[in-house]
Amino acid sequence: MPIPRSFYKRSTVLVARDLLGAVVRHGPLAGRIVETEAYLGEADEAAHSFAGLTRRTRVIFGPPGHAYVYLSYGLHCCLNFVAEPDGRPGCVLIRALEPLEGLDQMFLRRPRARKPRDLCSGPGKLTQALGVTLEHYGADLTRGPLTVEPGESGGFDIGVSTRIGITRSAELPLRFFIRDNEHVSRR
DNA sequence: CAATAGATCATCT
DNA sequence: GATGATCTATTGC
Repeated sequence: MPIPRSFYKRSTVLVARDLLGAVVRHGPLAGRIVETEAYLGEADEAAHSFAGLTRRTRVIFGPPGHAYVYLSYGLHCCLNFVAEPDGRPGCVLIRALEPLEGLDQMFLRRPRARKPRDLCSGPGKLTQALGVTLEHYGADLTRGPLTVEPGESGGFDIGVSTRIGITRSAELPLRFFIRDNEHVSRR
């Protein structure tokens, strides 16, 4: 059973932290979330939604529990989950997964990968490994084909740091990751 | 191992 | 016409 929409209808920071350990599934492909970043609606200049409501950011202002996918640097898709109640902006960037199921197919999608660690240890890598594209923009995470399932909660320490790869609002501690997990990006 | 350059395009001004 | 919430190969130590 996918995680219910009520899970996402909370503050973006809580959703980002609590997503650690949950499982992202796309058909036979699945991975455990080990690293996330929160992008807030207000007072966060790094968030795409900071620019206001546009065609690209419209889903971020919509109901929670949907996918926000965007193209990064013209090459990579990045996967986010929309949080906060309907009408309020906020989303969580999925930065890294621990591959669980369908490793064979992931290796086929990522020919350069040598080890399992190379498959999903970055926001652009995991979308390529899972086959997530711009077509998943707005997809309902409670229904599929892209879903999020509860994982084994607890049993790990949560680390907090500043976010990676941004210039504005760079000092905010909005990156969450599972401590000592080797699939976290930029180890 | 660290630093750097190049690829490449949807979106917004 | 400018701008990236990135990845990879390559260079140089």
